[in-house]
Amino acid sequence: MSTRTFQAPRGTTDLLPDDQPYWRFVEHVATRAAETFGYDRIDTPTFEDAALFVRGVGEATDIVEKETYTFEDRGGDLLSLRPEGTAPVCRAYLEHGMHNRSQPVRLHYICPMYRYDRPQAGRYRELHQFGAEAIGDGDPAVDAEIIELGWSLLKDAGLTDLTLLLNSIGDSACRPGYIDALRSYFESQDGLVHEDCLRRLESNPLRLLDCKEEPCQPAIASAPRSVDYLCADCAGHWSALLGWLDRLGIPYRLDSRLARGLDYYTRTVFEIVPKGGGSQGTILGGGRYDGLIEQLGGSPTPGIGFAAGIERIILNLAAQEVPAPGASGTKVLLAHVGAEAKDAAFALGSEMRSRGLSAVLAPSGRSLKAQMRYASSIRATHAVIIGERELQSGRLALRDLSRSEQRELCRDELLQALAAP
RNA sequence: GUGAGCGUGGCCAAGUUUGGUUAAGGCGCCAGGUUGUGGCCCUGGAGAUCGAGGGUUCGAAUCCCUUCGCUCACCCCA
Repeated sequence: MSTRTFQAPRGTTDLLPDDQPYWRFVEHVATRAAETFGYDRIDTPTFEDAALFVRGVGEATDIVEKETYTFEDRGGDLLSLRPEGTAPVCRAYLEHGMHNRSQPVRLHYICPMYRYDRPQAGRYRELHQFGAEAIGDGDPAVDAEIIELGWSLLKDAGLTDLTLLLNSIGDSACRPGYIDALRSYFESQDGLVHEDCLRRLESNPLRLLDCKEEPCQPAIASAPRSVDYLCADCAGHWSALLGWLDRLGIPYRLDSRLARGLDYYTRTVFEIVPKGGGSQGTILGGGRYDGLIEQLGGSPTPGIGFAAGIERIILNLAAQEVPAPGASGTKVLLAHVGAEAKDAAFALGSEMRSRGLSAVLAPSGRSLKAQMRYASSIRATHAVIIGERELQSGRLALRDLSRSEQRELCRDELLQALAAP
């Protein structure tokens, strides 16, 4: 009789015990950075009304068009597993009347996202993002603040050789003019033969700038730049932002091709990429979304935020050979020889745990040597040895495994010694 | 959605071009290395119907077909 076996669904991954140190570390660093900047934590549901993302992210975006996990529940509601974090946070902002709080409202989250696309290096169907959003303040200093938060959290994580890419794509006042200019420019280019690009020329000229095909490069290189078409308000915002960033000492590279694939972005857009580049290079990306809250039924409210891919941060940490922080703390292995000793060890372990000590009973039926090997393999810091001798004398052997020192203590002394590090 | 590469014990993997006795090796696991003690070292052991199905052949991990899975890249994004 053959039984089928199972494996994790495509694009998902198990985070095994050995993977955990990196994850704990990155989560800790990100959370601490957010708190330092005054961004409170928010958690939103894993799934939302499917229409939220259609309205918020944009119907024609790849994310909504072909990457959401959308399903009908038993009651007939159309739901989507959340593909990104900004729209849900804005929904919560509106739903809970956060516009009545003092503005801006600063929030951060760290949670899984779901996108149905073909997995590859640094790309997953279930991915984890840390995100931060500042809603309710259009001041360019907030743009700088949010960029500083993203920048410093990656620094704190230990990443080096990062590049901040920056651009402004204008707002509803000036972007149409720019797009017209872009379109007529590309229409005048004979060198532009790439098929996808011709199609994008109609649907989304902004993203044409992102094309990597060789034949398109000359035309793209000398294409009109959005920053040259900004209206007065956007231009003022843009130059103020650059001023703040200079003030912060954060280096940036202007990238007139940076467009980003979500429809809600206005004005400031940015990405942080590692030195090596790579195809899945972006480890953090975001921008301003001054129209989004209104799009979701609120009154006009500015906002800005970013999301960082935890998997990509860890991928780069590993690539840069940043060591994962090791676990610390006392961990006691209880070794026992004989049935009576096992009894005592079992009870002692329970007592230790109730006092907050990490205690593990050694596997039964093994030689003391094997039990001590086991202690090493589970990275125990201490071993308590109970055998006939100890049962008779009432004094237990406590071995410090890192120092290879051993002493004999009575039960209370032993508990005391372990409790005080 | 498109293209390429790869699937051998828990993990890494030789062998596949030139089909042929019991399918290397390493890590890990378990057990020993004397009398109750770890991390290193030494020895031994367990563990694989070579992704699955079919075909060719006296004989296939090795050749052919099908299928599933994984990876990488395009695209897009974190």
